Amino acid sequence: MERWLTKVCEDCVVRDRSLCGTLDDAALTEMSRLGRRRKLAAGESLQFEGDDNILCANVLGGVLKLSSLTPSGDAQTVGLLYPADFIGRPYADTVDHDITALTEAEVCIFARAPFERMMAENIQLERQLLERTLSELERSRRWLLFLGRKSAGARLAGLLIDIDRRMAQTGCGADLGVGQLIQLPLTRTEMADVLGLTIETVSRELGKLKDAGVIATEGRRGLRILKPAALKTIMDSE
Amino acid sequence: MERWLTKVCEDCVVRDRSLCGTLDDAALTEMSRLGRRRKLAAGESLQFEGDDNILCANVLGGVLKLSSLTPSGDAQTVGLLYPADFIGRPYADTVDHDITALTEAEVCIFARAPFERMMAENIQLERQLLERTLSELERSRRWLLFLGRKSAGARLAGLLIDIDRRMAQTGCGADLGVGQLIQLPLTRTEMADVLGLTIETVSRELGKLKDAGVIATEGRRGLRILKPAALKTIMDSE
DNA sequence: AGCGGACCTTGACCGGAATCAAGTCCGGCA
DNA sequence: TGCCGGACTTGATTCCGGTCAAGGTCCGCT
Repeated sequence: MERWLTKVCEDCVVRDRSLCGTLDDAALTEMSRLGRRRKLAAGESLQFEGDDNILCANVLGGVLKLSSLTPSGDAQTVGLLYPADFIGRPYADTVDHDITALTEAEVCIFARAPFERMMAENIQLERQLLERTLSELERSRRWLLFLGRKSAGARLAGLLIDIDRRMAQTGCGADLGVGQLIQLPLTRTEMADVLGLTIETVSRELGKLKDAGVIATEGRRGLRILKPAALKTIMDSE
Repeated sequence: MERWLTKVCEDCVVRDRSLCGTLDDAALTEMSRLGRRRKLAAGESLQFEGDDNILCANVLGGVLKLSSLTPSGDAQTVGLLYPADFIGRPYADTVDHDITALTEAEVCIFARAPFERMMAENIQLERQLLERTLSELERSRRWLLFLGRKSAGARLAGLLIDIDRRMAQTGCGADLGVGQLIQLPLTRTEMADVLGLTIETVSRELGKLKDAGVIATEGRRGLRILKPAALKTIMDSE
């Protein structure tokens, strides 16, 4: 029995890249007893802003978004979550943002209370989460700079570069290398929500990049980055 | 000797609100041995983006900003730091952002290495920092929503409300209550850098708020919020 | 294969904030 | 007290991205 439960973690695809990566065998056995895997269909939400904060999770596969609705109604995506990323905010009473699967996704869910108990007992877990949170804060601040100061074209270039990097890192299907085919995890509308733009502007800017030969598209979600350097230049411009 | 060193923390104005608030006497004595107070003149920088990451600090008094320069040259402020806030990113090699005093300020500096050692030995310190970082991440994401989706007027209203709240909380001179005189810690240019706007737009929007009787100004930095509810409505609009 | 609907692209026009350009006000200092 | 310089305000104009409005394309489903 124990053996089988451990196996749940042992064959975990994000085993060594996730928060759990630093745990020893005993702690991992305990962890696997607490975790429950769950599949999410594209568009399905794991939680909503304002919910009681009862869970934490690791992303096993797929891409999810963190988003808020403004009082006036339209959406802003404030973060994207890839495999091995951590979901949740320990110690808080309520949930800050909606979490929604952009693609088909799988997560490993922990109830918050026992997860917090695990953190108290396994100091390296808390340490890992601190490092991750600090680096997530940095990512978020870098994105602030984009939304505050950059043109539509530069923002889009930044997003494409970020997606390319994350997809390659997390083995979401993309290989490294120029001109490789990537499957975008977002629709145009979802990109617009990340970038603080409208769908029409996203479409037009994608068109410009295509015309310039910087990227090529294949169907609605297929993308090839043909001139990474040019894309980077555009990202840094304005 | 020990006695005097302890006193440094004992009479600390942010003693119970800062990261150090949870430390017991022994740990606090150790902490006070590591910490060095430093005054900063308005405009003076504590560190620059790209520097070797050698320090952490607590803000004792004044207001500081966290900012980056875009490759194309103009500034974006990605965070404001008030008394009791923590400065720095443990475990990182390089500094992510410039840190500059907006007003005359005082900080309590720790060398990063011994600070990290303190965290390893005092688990509640790490726990505190984790909670603070999680809530800072949330603040940053909320701000993303503003920069992505809100009009100039709504952004400015949001900033004024935020400043009002923080100044009251941290006892930077402001009292609670409608119509109280607040000294703005930022110039128009600095506000523009926070809001992702130009100085002219900030000035015009301030003018509109004044004309509407929502706020009153007194000299360049004096501000009274006359209609907090109206200001909140403007913040939530658009 | 053909249909239907959601998703995406493209075009015309509009509006809010940026830019460019004078002034004006405050605050320090002689 | 008067002058100087930087910070701020105000006005005219421009332009990027939003809005409104048609189409077009992909893709799943029968």
